[in-house]
Formats: sequence, C-alpha cells, structure tokens
Amino acid sequence: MKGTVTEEPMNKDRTKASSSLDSSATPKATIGRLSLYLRHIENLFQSGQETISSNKLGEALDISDAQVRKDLGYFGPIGHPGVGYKISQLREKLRAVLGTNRDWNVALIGLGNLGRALFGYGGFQKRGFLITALFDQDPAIVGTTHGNLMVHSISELSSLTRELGLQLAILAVPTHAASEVAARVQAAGIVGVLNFAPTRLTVPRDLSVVSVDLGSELERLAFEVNRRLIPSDDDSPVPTID
Amino acid sequence: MKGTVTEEPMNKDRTKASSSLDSSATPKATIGRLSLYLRHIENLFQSGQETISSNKLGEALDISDAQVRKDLGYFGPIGHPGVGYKISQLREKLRAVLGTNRDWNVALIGLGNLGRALFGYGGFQKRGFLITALFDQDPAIVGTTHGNLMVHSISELSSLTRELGLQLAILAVPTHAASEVAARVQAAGIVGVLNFAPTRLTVPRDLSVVSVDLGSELERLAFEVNRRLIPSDDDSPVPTID
DNA sequence: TCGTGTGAAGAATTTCACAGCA
DNA sequence: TGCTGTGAAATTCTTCACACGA
Repeated sequence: MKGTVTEEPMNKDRTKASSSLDSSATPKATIGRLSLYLRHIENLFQSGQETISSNKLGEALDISDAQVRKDLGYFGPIGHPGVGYKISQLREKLRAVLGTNRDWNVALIGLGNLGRALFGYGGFQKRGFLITALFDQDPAIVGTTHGNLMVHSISELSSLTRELGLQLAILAVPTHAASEVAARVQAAGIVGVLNFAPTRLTVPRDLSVVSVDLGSELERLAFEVNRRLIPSDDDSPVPTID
Repeated sequence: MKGTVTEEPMNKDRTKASSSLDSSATPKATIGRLSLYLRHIENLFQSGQETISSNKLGEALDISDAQVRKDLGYFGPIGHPGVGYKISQLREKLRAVLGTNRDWNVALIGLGNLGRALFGYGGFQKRGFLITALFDQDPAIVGTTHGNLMVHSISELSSLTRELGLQLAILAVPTHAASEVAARVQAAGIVGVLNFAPTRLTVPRDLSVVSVDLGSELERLAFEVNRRLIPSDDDSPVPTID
C-alpha cells in the first residue's frame, strides 16, 4: 500500500460473477493502476498524441506491457492490434470506469489544518471532484468562510446533502470523531467517503470507504529506507545511514 | 491501495536471500498492515493492556488471525503461545521494523496550499517524523516563516541537509518541478521522499520514493461507489445513484 | 486449554508466449 | 510487421489446519 497509503482491509466477498467484462472481477491492484494510466493518458491527450502501445505506456509508468494489456482488457477489448490504443478512446473508457466522466459533489468535513489544506489543494477539482459544501463540528469554525463557501454545522448535513446533491465526503476530522461522523454522513445519504483519520471506520453497510493515512505512508517510506540502507542479513553491501 | 493512495510500481528485484527473518522477503502488502498493527497497538499500549491475541488484533482491524500471525512472524517469533503477543514487546518490534523507534529529520519542500497544510497537520510529528526545515523555489515564499521555521531557498538544500541531518523529504511541489527537485534532494544526501505530486518520479538510484496521489484516491472511491451502485451485470439489485 | 508458528493447500495476481488481426 | 488479447505457467499472497509450547 499502497500509499500510501491507502486502506480498506481485504475481505471475503460473495457473488462471483463470470463475465470477463465484469468489473467486480477486477483485481484490486488493477484499480490503482487505472488511475496511473488515466493520469498519463490525460497528458498525452493534451499533447495531441493519437495512439500509444502497451509497451510505451508501461515504460512510462514502470509497468510491464503484459500487465498493461491485462489491466486495460478487464473492461472489454479496446486496443487496436498493430496500432496500439487510441488515446481519446482509452481516455473515455478510463474516465467512465473510474467515474471521472462526470462531476461529483463533495462535502469536506472538518476544517482544521488538514481540511483547510485539502480545500486549498486544487488537485480534486481538476479531476471532477467539486467541493461544494464545508462542515465542521466546532462552533468557532462554523460560519467562517473559505473561498466562497461558508462552513456549516454538521447538523445541516442531511438537508444540504439533499439540497446540493452531495455524493461523496472527505473526512478530515479528529480520530475520535471519525466513525460517528461517518455514520451521520451515511445517514444523510452520502455514498462514499475519503477518510483521512488514522483509524478504521466502523460504519454501517452501504458506505464506500477509502482511507488515507499520511503517517502510515511515512512509515512505509522509513521502512523502505531502512531496508535499503540497513540490510538485515550479514553478507551484504554495508552502506551506512547517516 | 490503497492512499493510494500509495505508489511505487512493482519491479523485478534481484538478490533473493533466504532467511525467514529477511525483511526483503516481506510481502509488500504486509508492510502496509504493519502500520495498522502499530497504530492499534499504540492505542492498547496507552490504555495499559498487556497482551493481545492474533484473533483479537485481527478482529479490530478486519484482518484474519492467520494473516496477523504470518505478518508478525516475518521478523522472527515474538508471540507467546497460550498467551498472545505482549503489547509493549510487539510495540517495540513494530517500531523498530517501521523505523519509528527513532526520530527522522524531515524537509518539507514546497509551501503552497498542500505544503502549508501538511506542515500544520500534526500527524507526522506524533509518529517521530520531525519537520525541521522548509524549502521553496518561489522567491516570494522564501523568507516567510511558518511556526518557528523560515522557508529556505532550494539552493540551500545541500548545506542544510548536512547541517541539520535531514534524512527524508516531503515533496509538495508542482508536478512539472517534481522530478528535478527530487534529483536535487537526492544529490543533497536525503535518502527518501514522500511525493505528493501526481507523477511518477524519475530519479537516480539510491532514493526511496513513496508517492501519494490524493486525486487517485478519490478516483478509487468513485470506482468503488460505481461498482456498488451500478453493477455492470444485468441480473442485479438495481439501486439507483442520485 | 489457549494461542502461536508454520508447512501445505488454495487463491489471486503477474508474467510468458503466441495466435491472430490490421 | 507491429501490437493486442488471452490461455497457461509462474509467482506471490492468503487461508487452512495442526503440532507444540505455556
């Protein structure tokens, strides 16, 4: 993990459908790579390039060509033998699969340091995730404005979710509040949350959760550095740290 | 993916060592879980609990007990049959493996929206990652202070890395600058970077990279929501979105 | 008896390698 | 000839199930 680190522990899943076009058969790892493909394809699309081969695409992302073809093939054949993948076509396909061919209305909940930062970060809007409402529990923060949005009390979550058609929420609240807020989010009718609190959300069914624990990502990095600089075996290179 | 969220595409690695204590044999997925274990163990440690079984630990994190035992066993036997894992002992072990039993001096590079937010976010310091120097390329930002730190020009990277003993860097710079900055970071003697720019860093060897693409995480969430609410097959539940 | 450690089985994912279309 | 799509092989990861220590 990912980074990232990402989260969402593995679980038994029922319903094993068969069709090779069935998205529920998509390996988890593939999904992460689809984002990488799209990112790169968007760049190529901007640059006006027309086609790209699995080999070239993989090279740019450090992924094997066979892996690229397998990944892209999960949603039906889309490549052109002898030619490669047509960039505009592949772009559409990836956007459809990843859900970025439409806009999503996103609630940002929690406007502490991290929340404000995420709000200022432009990367979300660019990919079709529009932050259209802000919420916080702290009365001292409710009523303040950021950009052209005012911070609402969490008690208004349900009404505003309906009113604004909010579909996703970014949770940047303290750990101890995360699960409770997630429950309210779900009750309000929001269907997915991106959770930044370093805890496993225990939530009712019918809420998709993706967690990002920035601290874990740094731990992963420290682990990699340790592994590289301080090989645990004896018969080894022996570089020193510091 | 996981924060992806996380990144670092898979690659062929040479040198296959044998010992079961060899950390290079640790499955990639395990590393992400080690952070989860540590997170939970720290909580238990605070609460004063003395031991925990693989079963209970797994239950709290939604991981199978066998998986927990396998993961924890990669670094040598540490459990106590009939008893479980001693929390203080497991905590030490995990901290040692993940490198959080020491402090890391971290440079934060890029003080735009995201960088400032990450600086304000307390989650890093708590886990032993001390942001001890700030850098930016923009002359308008160099010289400003945040907390009790002044923003330095990137040209001072090498000297300050030596002076302050910087080991890691958090990259919150624009995409187009990321690889170049990473090269300078590496040249300055920093050994690992946590990259927030949505691009694959092309860097010289001898630099560990973990990438977090927040946009990708939202895409992963959108994908999950789509999959849950709009099953691609026909013989299905048929909930509607919106 | 409780609960770890661990081979062996099983499942999931990646790589190989090649038939076949443009 | 160039390049995809895809079975089959190889590899990696997870779960099973049980011997054994406390």
